[in-house]
Amino acid sequence: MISLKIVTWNINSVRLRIGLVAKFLAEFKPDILCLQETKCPNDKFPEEPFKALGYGHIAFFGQKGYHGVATVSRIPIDSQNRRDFCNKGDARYLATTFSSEGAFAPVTVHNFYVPAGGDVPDVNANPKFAHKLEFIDEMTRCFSAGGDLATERQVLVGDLNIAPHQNDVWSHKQLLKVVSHTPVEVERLGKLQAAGRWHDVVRTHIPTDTKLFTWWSYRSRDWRSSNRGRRLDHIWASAALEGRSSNVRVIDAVRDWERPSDHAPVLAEFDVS
DNA sequence: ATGGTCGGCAACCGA
Repeated sequence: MISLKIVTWNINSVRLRIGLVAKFLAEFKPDILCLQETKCPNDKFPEEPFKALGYGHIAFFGQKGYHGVATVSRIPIDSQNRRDFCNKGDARYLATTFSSEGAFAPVTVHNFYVPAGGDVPDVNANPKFAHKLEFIDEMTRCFSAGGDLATERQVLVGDLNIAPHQNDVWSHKQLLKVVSHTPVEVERLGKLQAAGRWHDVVRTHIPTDTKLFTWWSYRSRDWRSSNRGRRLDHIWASAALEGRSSNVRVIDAVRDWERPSDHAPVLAEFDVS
């Protein structure tokens, strides 16, 4: 069996938290780490610390100040693909393909940072919310039958900034009008999932009757006791890989490390042999 | 009902 351990983590500045990332890699040893919100221009990406830890294969798509995604790996990156969704000049999507030099059939990992969407869930009053929905719709077109990103063995990870199920938020009722859990967003995400025939690998292993969060706001004194979280970070897989997934978990202990990101890493393992 | 905290980068924007 050849196993691929994949982690997605919104790091909220890769340069500020490079020490946390190093600690995480040493402890959990994923094969592939997908980061979002790197907030790091390409010419300033901290490649050396990753290389020193054995993660010598690095792809990044960043910009100054905001957004940015990166995928770092212990195994070679066969190819990579950046794309400017919604043509706004935002660095929010990076795909990488792996085969370990032919040891297994190619697997493509799509790493997304979907726009948060601002505060008001109204496309007319709030251009950021309109942008978020347009971004999801463009994803849907790309992964539909005949779409240019559809392949057979693929994983989609990232901060999708939507918590679809009732138990993906601390209070379904209180968050129905809060951006990230509104019915219009949940419906759009469902369309993307259906069009791309994606399987929510995390909910395959941790059923929807269980509360599960990956993000807790900085604006609370004690995030764990108040536990007002949301599941914004996701790992999806195509049918070919969903049945080969295991070891799925949210590593929430990391949210308690010193100067943490407000997001916790999400981990899944796939038998790719 | 409201405000609460971060990071980047140099006044606020985005989350």
